[in-house]
Amino acid sequence: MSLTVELGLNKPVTLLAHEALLSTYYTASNLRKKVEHFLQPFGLTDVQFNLMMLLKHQGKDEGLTQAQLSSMMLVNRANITALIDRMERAGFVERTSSPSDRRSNIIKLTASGEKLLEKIEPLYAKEVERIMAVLAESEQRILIGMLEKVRSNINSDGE
Amino acid sequence: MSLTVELGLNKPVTLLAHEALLSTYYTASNLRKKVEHFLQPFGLTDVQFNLMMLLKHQGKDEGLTQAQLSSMMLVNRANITALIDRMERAGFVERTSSPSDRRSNIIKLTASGEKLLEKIEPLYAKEVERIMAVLAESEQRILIGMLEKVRSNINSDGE
DNA sequence: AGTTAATAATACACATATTAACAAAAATAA
DNA sequence: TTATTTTTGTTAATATGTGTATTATTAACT
Repeated sequence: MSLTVELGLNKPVTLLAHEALLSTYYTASNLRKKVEHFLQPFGLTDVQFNLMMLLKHQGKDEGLTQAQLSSMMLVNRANITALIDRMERAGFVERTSSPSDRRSNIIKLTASGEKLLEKIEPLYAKEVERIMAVLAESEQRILIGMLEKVRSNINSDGE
Repeated sequence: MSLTVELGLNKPVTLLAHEALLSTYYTASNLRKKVEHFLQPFGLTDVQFNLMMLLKHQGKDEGLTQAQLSSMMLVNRANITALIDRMERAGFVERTSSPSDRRSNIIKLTASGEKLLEKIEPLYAKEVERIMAVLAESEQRILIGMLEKVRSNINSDGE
């Protein structure tokens, strides 16, 4: 179903490039809502789940600093503070001061956070694979490549 | 540049479908930030600009109700209230009661909002075309089609 | 007609995003 | 070493997103 129909527009989007941009926006938005809905029964938001995945797969046993998390999630450092606050309160992660750099906090999954993640991850993977299965693997690679090209061009000059 | 490098990950994303999902997320996020940056000098956020575009191209002279705007922007109706509040305060749009349905508000661009939009639109179109020009028109159509397939599959059963 | 359903906007509580300003600590330069 | 700059995390102000509850109005059903 076209964007025009999905959004109930009276007239189609005229500029092709703009339609491509809006398609990316709305697809990301739909994906996010679907993931939110999937995670709701577990008491997690998609941002929190994403952060926990990073801690597990990118942080290993050493954990990650808030600055590292900020970079990996493409959000401002200021955001991470309140996010970790909430997740610490919920018992999913813990803050420790870094011994090597007294400015930094080391964030790690708690045992309970790790356990929860282990329960969710296979279900999440299955759901993501189901959604993306409308595209063949070769198509998924093409999609990834095209989006990569778009990102590379965003800050190439216009800045 | 791959997602792994862009985000500073220690290990690549293993699941192809997940990489496709994350690519969509991060591309949308980058696009949004770029658009925000472009609109900043004009005192508009991307959401506000999007809403004004809808009023101009979809609303014609009759305007649009908040419910229509909500549907076209894929956001909750609750959101539109505060958004219109801010935009009304800034003088970009105006609220009128609908004569045919006393529950509804009709939202229209003000003269000054229309004037501002006319100044921004051609510059915006140029910028969007520049960004998307890394992809040939045929590729943009393929991208749009693939994203459409993904969206169509999001709520096909899993719900 | 009168009860019930659905719809439109709003208000509230909350999660997440931005920028800007700040303090503390570390890295770099002179 | 001392001075400057950069980095890290926090806070505050603001914009945007969610879901839920409430009120007003309209539509639908019996």
